[in-house]
Amino acid sequence: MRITKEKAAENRASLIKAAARLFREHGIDGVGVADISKAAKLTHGALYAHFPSKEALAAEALAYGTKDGNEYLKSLDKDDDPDLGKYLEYYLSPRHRDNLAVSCSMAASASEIGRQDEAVSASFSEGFNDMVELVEASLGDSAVQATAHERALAIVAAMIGGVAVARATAKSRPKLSEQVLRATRAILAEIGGMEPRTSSSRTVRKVKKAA
Amino acid sequence: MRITKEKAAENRASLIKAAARLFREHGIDGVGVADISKAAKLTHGALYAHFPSKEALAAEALAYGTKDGNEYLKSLDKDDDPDLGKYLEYYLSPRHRDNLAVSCSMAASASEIGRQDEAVSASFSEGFNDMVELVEASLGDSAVQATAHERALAIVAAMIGGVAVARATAKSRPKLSEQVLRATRAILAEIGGMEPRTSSSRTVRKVKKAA
DNA sequence: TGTACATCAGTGAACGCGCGTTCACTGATGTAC
DNA sequence: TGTACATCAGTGAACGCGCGTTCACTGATGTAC
Repeated sequence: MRITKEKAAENRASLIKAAARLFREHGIDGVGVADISKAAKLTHGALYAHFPSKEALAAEALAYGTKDGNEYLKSLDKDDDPDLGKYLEYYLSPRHRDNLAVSCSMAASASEIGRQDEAVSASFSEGFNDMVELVEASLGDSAVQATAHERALAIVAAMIGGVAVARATAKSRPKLSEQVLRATRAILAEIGGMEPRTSSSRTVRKVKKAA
Repeated sequence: MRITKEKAAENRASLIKAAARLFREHGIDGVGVADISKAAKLTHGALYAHFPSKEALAAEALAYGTKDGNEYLKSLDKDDDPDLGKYLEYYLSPRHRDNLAVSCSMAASASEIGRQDEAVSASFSEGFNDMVELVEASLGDSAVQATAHERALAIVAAMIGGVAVARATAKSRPKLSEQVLRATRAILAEIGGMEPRTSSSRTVRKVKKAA
């Protein structure tokens, strides 16, 4: 039952999309090839026609999950000015913490990546670099003595850590979880050179474009 | 073949210790009860005499891994003055990144905890709180406008994120991995109110005890 | 445009294997007398 | 102190199940003539 090239490409994309969502929700080890194939409305045999192994699919799913599959990046297309305040507000929000299915793949799987093969690590690194560039382009002046690139690296790692910790504490200590999000948001905004914002004030000073 | 109470308690401790090490190295989903029992020189049946389930053992192993099983905390006993600089230097070092077996359980499993049950989350929260207290007690003055507790929360989450990201990038981009460690170390030291340090200068100004 | 056939995406049964958990049993320990 | 026996930590076979991967097969697509 051969199908058209277009349909085959669609199926391949479906597998990646389903894998990205399921890996974010249940971890890479927590999802089987049967689950992924089923979610993509295919059989596991079809999965192996497109990818040599589950780990190869994981590498592609992670790449997708940090680019096209990134909810925030998608909403950004029309926005011309990178805005760290907006990004932090989204990324370190209870909404982003709780919506694993469409959240940042890096935060969802951070501690698992190091145990996968190099291709998975490479996808993470690429996604991480993209995110650092996005942050670096939106940095303002800061009292912190460090180059924009150094600050951007630390900010992104701290964002990922903040969400990972907020998720880890959510079940047993929901208030602690929100304190972590709030504190991380506030301090990263300061490092980034944003003006400190109160929780009631929703407007953020636009920072000058660095690029 | 009943054994003494003392030996039984030892065996229980062995199971927790073995579980803590193996979970750190391979993730909670990446280790089976057979592996843990074998490492503790017991059979899996004995494991179930001590713990109702693998997840219950995971909760205890995580609690152990953030307290008695924490390499840094152990070396601290004699030290009277909490020193954030020393802590950051250890925690955000390539050595700590690479030695999973004896590293911080929170950084090793951060993104997996949210998928386990509440008992595991509770162990994480407790370990996290302990670490926040340790950091808070060693905070100096800072240009960053936030309370000591807020700064401590953000610093600890960023430490965990820094190590998780450094591990995730290590296989594909070792230089990036070290940059992440260095940048996170430098910026957290500044937030903590330490004097900025060059990489060649190994001595750190002792900060005043907050407690 | 029509025919013949090679291609290959997708199917589904089967592979060996390890998973978490249960349970009947063992036998030295710990206790009651 | 000596005897009788209940306790229970630990053993190891067995449970059903899902895992990642392989492979013979199908049949419409895509291509060569």
